Order: sequence, then structure tokens, then C-alpha cells
Amino acid sequence: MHNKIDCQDERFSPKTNHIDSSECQLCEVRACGMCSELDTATLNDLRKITRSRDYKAGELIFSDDAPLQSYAAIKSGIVKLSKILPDGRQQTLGLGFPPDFIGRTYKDKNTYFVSAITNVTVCTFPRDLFNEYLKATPSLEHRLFELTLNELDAARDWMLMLGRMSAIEKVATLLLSFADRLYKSNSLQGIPCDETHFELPLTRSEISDFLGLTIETVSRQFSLLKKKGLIGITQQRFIEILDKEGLSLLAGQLKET
Amino acid sequence: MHNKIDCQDERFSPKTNHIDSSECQLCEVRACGMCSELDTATLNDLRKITRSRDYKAGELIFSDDAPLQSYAAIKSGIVKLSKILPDGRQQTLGLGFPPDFIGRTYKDKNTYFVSAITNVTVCTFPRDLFNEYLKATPSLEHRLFELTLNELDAARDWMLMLGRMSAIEKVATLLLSFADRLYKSNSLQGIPCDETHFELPLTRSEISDFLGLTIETVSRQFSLLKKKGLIGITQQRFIEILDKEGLSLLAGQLKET
DNA sequence: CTAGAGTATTGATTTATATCAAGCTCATAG
DNA sequence: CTATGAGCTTGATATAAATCAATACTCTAG
Repeated sequence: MHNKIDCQDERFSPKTNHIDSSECQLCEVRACGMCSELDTATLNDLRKITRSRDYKAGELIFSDDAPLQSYAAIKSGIVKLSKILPDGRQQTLGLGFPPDFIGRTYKDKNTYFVSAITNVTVCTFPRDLFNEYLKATPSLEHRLFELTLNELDAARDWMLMLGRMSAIEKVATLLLSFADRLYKSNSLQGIPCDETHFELPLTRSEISDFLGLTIETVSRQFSLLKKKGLIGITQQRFIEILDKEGLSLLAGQLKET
Repeated sequence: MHNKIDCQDERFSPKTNHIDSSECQLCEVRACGMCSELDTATLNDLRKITRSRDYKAGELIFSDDAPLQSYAAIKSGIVKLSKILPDGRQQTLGLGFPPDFIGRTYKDKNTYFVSAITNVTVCTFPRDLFNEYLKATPSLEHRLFELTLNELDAARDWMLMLGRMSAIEKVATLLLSFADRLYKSNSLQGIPCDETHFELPLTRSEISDFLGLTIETVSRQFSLLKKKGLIGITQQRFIEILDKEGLSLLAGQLKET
């Protein structure tokens, strides 16, 4: 089945590139993502149907209605999943960091948008071939299942936040969650970082879509947190957590995205 | 491994009963739940570690912090999953209908409560034995994966509702979702029913925990929908949908729980 | 160095929902 | 059949967040 594929295959966009095995060795997806339970032979097979692809910040990766042509694994950058109501109201459902998998297996559509928040690099897999692979490789399905369970846990944490938290609690929760995720992600990639300083990769508008608030309310909560001495903000995007205790107290509960 | 189990096994509460094969034949879990892709032999094996158990409306099934001792599949009745903030604020995360599976595989805890909304009958599986089974049976894991993906879809639909809908839209969405789910569920079980009449199994308080509102707001929206002629209410719990079009318009978008 | 666009903050006002407070309905037990 | 209590509705008021509006910051391109 795999030798059907070559560079001319119409399922691959011209913007894509082959992956070589040395790339896999350094990859977070290989380390702890969907590839982490594959043996070398299977990984090599999978690589034949895989192409690397870059997206610029803001670009749409998957639409909410177009038939799903491919799945993807995030190698670097951050994506968001979102839904839009007919009148334009938008809700972000979650963020994807390396080594997350994106795409709805066992359905022919996503029911949400996936778009790049920062510049993003992904490995893409043509849908039909990947599905055959998935069927034949229980260890791959097992790993995807685990990743999906984590996503479900995260979605449920955010439901509690969306339904029951005040604006300031939401913002505090988001900041802590980001501090944690960016620290872990950067550490894994060997990027020097510390737990209290980070660049918030989201605009205020993206934050408000995530928290179910408006831009103005988000902005006011940031100012409030600054006034209370819990955080410092420079250049609008660079956050320093000055009082993690205090922030956690405000956030109340949640720990992870 | 399975012959270790008998009625005296301490992992089984005294309130439980054996399952016989004729029961499975009529069961929704067998028809379209986690058992649906098991062959007869595997099903018979699984049945040896399975016990039936009843819960009364309101009873707690799984707690959010106690180590998970068993998993369960819902045979009849409705359960809710919920989270509680330290100060008591509560958010319902979703409802479980037959043939849903409950319990967080691959972790030793649920991070939420599961409780019976109506009287409920479940099949329970001791955690450690079920895990062995799961590892050995890819078709079972596959089915659980699919069920989990559906739960994730549902969770994300509700995130949009929680984050971006007004009170009246939330209530309209809930009613449509219930009409649909109860109709499907009852039809499957051969219970006579129609799509426009149903008994709402939730109290106003449970509804408000689900929608991220207060009891009073929920009540007001019901009254409003009645005044607009979209629904009829008798005895507070019996709902008649008088204008599905209008209700769907109000709800805006979502279709399923 | 400046203009301009995009992004963020801050203020004034409105509005949806929460909160507080009665009173009502319905099922059940005496 | 009536008393009781849990669950529900309705009204009055308070409040958090949305909306509307103006101004300020930050980066880029010229």
C-alpha cells in the first residue's frame, strides 16, 4: 500500500517536504506524541506517507466543514481549535502544542476549525492511508486514544472554567496554564526558559475567544492583576508571574490546559 | 486469569449480580456500546468479570478523588458527570445515557464525579481485570476510543454553548438535545415515544449546573419559552415542543448532547 | 523619524444574569 | 383531606460583564 505514494501524489500539497529519519529522532512527536509507541520499522513505514508542512501565524489548517483530507501532528508552534456560531460568535475549544495530534479520526470532517496561532510546522498524513495504518497498528491507535483522553480531560477542565468562573479567575487560570505548558514544552525542546517569564502567544482577542469574554474585559483583568502585584506585563505580551501563590489562589483550582 | 473471580471476590460489592447471556442479547451496550464489536466468545469471557449493579436517583457512582476501583457501562437510566470548585460552585460536564461507558481508562482516578440522575443500572468491571482485558482486546479498545471521541465532540459542543450562548439559547439548546437523545434512546429500547413530548429528568438545579446559570434564570427562560408559544410545560417536568423550528432558530446551532 | 495600521487600554453606560426574597405547585405522609 | 417540604416561579434589586467610545501603545514601512 505504501509504495503508491510519491511526491507527485495529488494528496500532497506542493508546499510539503519529505521527512528523513534523523528528523524523527529529534522530534517531540516521536518522543512523547503519537509516534512514541511505534517501533523503528513501523515508524519508517509511516514516514513514507508523511510530509512536513509549514503554516504561517493566522493560517487556517483545517476548516470545520470541508471533508478532512489529512491528519497532522504538531512539530512546533501552537494551534487553536475553534467553533463559530452562524452570527460570528466564536469560541476557542483548546490549544494544540507539540506533540499533539490534530484531526478527527473515524469521521470525515472536523466539526471545528484548526488554525495556526504562531508559525507552525506539522507532519501531515493523508487521511485514507493513515486510516489503513491505524487499523493495522494497535499501538498507534492506543497512543491516539491516550492523547484523546487527555484532550477530553482538558476540555472538561475548561468547561468548569467557562461555566462557573468569574472573569478574573478565568484570566488567572489561563496565565497559570500557559506558564506551565510553555515551560514544559520549551524544556522538552531544550529551549532555555523559566517558569515565571513567558511570552503570551495569544492576542487579547484570542484570549477572549478562549475564555468566553470580550477583549475589554480581558484587558481590564490584566490591568487588575498588575495593580494587585500578581503579574508584570511588558510590551503587552511578555508576562512575568510575580506571585504564583496569589494567582493560584485566585484561579481556584485548575492546573493544566 | 478469569477463573480467579467468583462471587466472594472482595472487589464485588454485595449489591451486585451476575449477568447471563440472555441479558446481553437485549442490552443496548451489546447493540451499540462497548460490547458491540466483541465476538461471542470474548463477550462470554468479559461477562465473567462483570456484575450488574443498581443505583438510586441521586446516588454517587464515582467520586472525583477516590482511586478508581471499577469501570461501568450504563444499561439503563441517566448519569451526570460533574466538577466542583472548592467553594462549592458546580459544573455538569455531560450526561451519560445507555450505552455509554464511564470511568477514565489509563488513569487511576476520575477527575470528576459521576452520579445517578434517574435510577440507573450499570454493568461494572473491576479495574485491574478490565485493564488486562483491554490490553488484550484491540477491538474493545477501538470501540472505547470511538465512544471517547464522541464524548469529546459533545464536550466541545457544550464549550461553545457555555462560552458564547445567552441564557435563552442555552435552555433552547438543552431542550432540543434532550428531545433528540431521549427519543433515540427510547426508540432503541422499544419504548413508545414521540419526538415532541418528553419528561425532563433533570431538576431546575441540575439544569442550571449544566448550563452554567442559576436556578432562577433557568426558570425564567422556561417561562419565556412558554409565553412565546415554543414549548408547553405540565407538572414542571413534562415538556412539549410546540414549535421546533422556532426553538432551533433560538438555539442557533447545536444538535446533540 | 514619522505615518499608519493593528492592537491594547481605559472610561462611561447599558444590559443580562445573579442575588435576595416571597409565594406557589405538587407529591407524599400522616 | 390537609399538612409539610422539596422544587419551582416570580418580583425587586444588585452587579459583573458587555457595549459603545475615545485614546494610547507598538511595530512596520516609507
